[in-house]
Amino acid sequence: MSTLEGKMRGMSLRHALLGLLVDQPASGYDLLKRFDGSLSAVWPATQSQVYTELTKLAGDELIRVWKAGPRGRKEYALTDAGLVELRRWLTETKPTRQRRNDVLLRVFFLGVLSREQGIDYLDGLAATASRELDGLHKLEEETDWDDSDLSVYGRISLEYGLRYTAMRRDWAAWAVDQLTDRPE
Amino acid sequence: MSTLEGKMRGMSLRHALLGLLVDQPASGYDLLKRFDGSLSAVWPATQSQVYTELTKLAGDELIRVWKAGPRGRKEYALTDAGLVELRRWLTETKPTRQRRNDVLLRVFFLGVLSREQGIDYLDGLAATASRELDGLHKLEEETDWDDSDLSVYGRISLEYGLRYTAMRRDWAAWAVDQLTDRPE
DNA sequence: TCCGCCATGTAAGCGGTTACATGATTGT
DNA sequence: ACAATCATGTAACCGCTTACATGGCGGA
Repeated sequence: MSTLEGKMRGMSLRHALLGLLVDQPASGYDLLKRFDGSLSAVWPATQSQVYTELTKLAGDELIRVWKAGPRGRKEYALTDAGLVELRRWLTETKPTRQRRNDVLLRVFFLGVLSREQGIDYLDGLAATASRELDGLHKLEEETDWDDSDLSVYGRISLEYGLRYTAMRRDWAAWAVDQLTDRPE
Repeated sequence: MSTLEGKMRGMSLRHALLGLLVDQPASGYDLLKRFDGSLSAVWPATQSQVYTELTKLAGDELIRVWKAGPRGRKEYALTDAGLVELRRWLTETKPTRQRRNDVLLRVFFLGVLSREQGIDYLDGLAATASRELDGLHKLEEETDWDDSDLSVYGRISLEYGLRYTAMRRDWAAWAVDQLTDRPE
């Protein structure tokens, strides 16, 4: 097998996959649906990427083929080494500082446009965030929250989304206000 | 020259460079310092990247060499086409939904660790955000805000940082609270 | 003279996106 | 029979990161 040492900077897709395999074995196809669902808000991944990474993970013996099914289906299960690696990632690697925000980059250069256009842009941001917030509130109501780990930490993640989105809405509205008061 | 049509999905580095060249001509070296400074919080870029992109931008005639200096220094200036492209990006392209948050991805899988370790992680996040917020407040105080575009929109960007960071701090503290109340 | 800064460029590798390609199985 | 879904894999391209490489100029 390959050394497993070496670079390994971000590599969070690996750990997302490992995390999803903790509870039960799953195929690439199964995992993909998880990425299209709840996880897409936090760590999107494409079909191509998932299958490629699963093969690499199996090569590194962090997961292994547990069961084969019809249509070439391969169910992967986490290995002991895989769980160790997941725990290592959670405890020993520090999160990479969140960067690269093209919304804010535009704000930086809004002076190139007219004051009115600048206000339009920020108004649009507020409206988008507002709509997004409605969706999250609906999601919160419609979900049955229990005491399972998934539920507890899922609820905490959702709360982040709620606060983050509300913050963006309020900030954009505040910015519009700042620009409206002031002469061109 | 090249077509300038075709893909062009994100490409925000281009527009960051165009934006920085609006006010005055600058060399790659000058621009790099801007990326290391105020812009690094919003759109980081490396030396390698900046020089490569400047060459491409010149090839597309969105910028042009304005003046040569000692040590092979090349000062670039925005062309009319460059300004048009910047405006187009600001008004006609919609921001890409902000995704991929490895902090939150970890939260998703915190159930793999003990309750205590989970609390430690979230406590760490709160502490980091708190420290970051101090820095931003200091920056706000130390800056002279006037009525220029750069100042107005710079202030709006900073406000985003302040609200975003405070939100993360409060959310993490709230999450710790949620976990502390509840049995393992 | 020599150190530090100014200044630019190239190459390798990686993760992510898009597109292409193929085929088996199930339900109607 | 046929469509929808299940299921996997590969190739090309792009932007970003890291590292390597080179050299001119100014001041102590």
